[in-house]
Amino acid sequence: MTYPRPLSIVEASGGFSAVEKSKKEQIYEAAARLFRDKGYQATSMRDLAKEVGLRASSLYNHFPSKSDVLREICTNNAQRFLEGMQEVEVLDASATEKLTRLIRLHIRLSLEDVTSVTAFNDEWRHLEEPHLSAFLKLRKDYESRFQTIIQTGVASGEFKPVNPLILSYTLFSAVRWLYDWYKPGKKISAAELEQEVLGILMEGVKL
Amino acid sequence: MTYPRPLSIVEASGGFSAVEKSKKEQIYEAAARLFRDKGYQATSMRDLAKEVGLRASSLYNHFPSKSDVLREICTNNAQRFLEGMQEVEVLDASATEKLTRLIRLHIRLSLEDVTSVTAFNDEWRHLEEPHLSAFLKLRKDYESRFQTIIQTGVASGEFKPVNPLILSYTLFSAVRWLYDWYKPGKKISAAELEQEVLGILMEGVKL
DNA sequence: CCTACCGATCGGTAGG
DNA sequence: CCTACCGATCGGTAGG
Repeated sequence: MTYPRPLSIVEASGGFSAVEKSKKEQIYEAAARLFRDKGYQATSMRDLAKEVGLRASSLYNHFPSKSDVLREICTNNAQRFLEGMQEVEVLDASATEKLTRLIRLHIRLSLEDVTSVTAFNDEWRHLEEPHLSAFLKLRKDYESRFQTIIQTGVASGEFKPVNPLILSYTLFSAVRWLYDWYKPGKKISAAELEQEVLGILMEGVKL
Repeated sequence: MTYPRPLSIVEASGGFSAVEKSKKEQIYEAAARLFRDKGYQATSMRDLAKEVGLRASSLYNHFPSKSDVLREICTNNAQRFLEGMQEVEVLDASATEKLTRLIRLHIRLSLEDVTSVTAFNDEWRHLEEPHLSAFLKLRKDYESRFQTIIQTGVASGEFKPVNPLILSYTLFSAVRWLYDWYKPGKKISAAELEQEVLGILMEGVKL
């Protein structure tokens, strides 16, 4: 018997209704969870297989290799951020408005898919070449575009004369705790969270 | 022949002048570097041994196990942060002054020992019990004391009515990019960096 | 501090 | 999708 080639998540979910998840999607989600909790290297294909009720060897009908699972997680999330950036860039809006939307984007994407954003953020260094270089290029592109928006705001006098590079990294990091923390007894709503974080970063702490 | 029991870094460096480093210190520093670059799991004892010009088995004359190397890195850094906290707490100063000093502490400790702070921040989850629980207890203690200072500032009207938990995590994270970035062509001085980051967090971005 | 070695586990393949 | 299996590598020990 022959088995079909692995499909991408997008292809695979195309033929199903929203409620049922393909085996490939189940593997993808279990992998994101395990990579977040234990790290990529500490997650074995046997761990992953057990999580979805298969034997390790059967995983290879869905993904060509372990590193390809990671690659798909990283690429998908890079795309999500880049699409959000694109939507913000085309707006006819002030730099303040754009930066606000970008911070909201980071918060929203993080809360929407906590596990996969964490894996994307922390485990990309285990990508193999040439995928590592391709990923870093996407990231660099995103960072540059982010910094351009900051620069515009500084030039127009909307922002303080900050170093765009430092500000961008500070903002990226400032929402990175969300996926470590925002999972169990979340006593606070996404909207409140956005309001708090935006307030801190845009207006500062001091009264 | 017998070999002496492993000494802690503090003991080991006591008998030497400042310039020469004990083998144990060399192993410790190489481990911090490898853990940061490749991660704990991806670093083998053979990698580590090669880095200091030994065979893997010889490492066990200095550390009882691989996980003990990580434990020492994590514990040492937790101590550094807790000592800094202690110094800030005993000050007769405003909450603004204390929070400023804490942010400076994070920046200074990060720049002082970039690799070991990174390993401490990113690899602690690979600690084995009971050391994992002990570490998390230290961290929880630090976080609580940090949040208490914020709460005091909110109560006294120095700070905006922020959620202390959210603010503390935002501040912790906001300086976490330093060790990923601040190593090679650092075109900016530590003092400038402090000024920029403090400005962003205390006064906000908007002019 | 080394050589030699151990059992366990890894990612992945063959073959059906 | 499974069983069976491979070579490589792992953390760690024995013994000197």
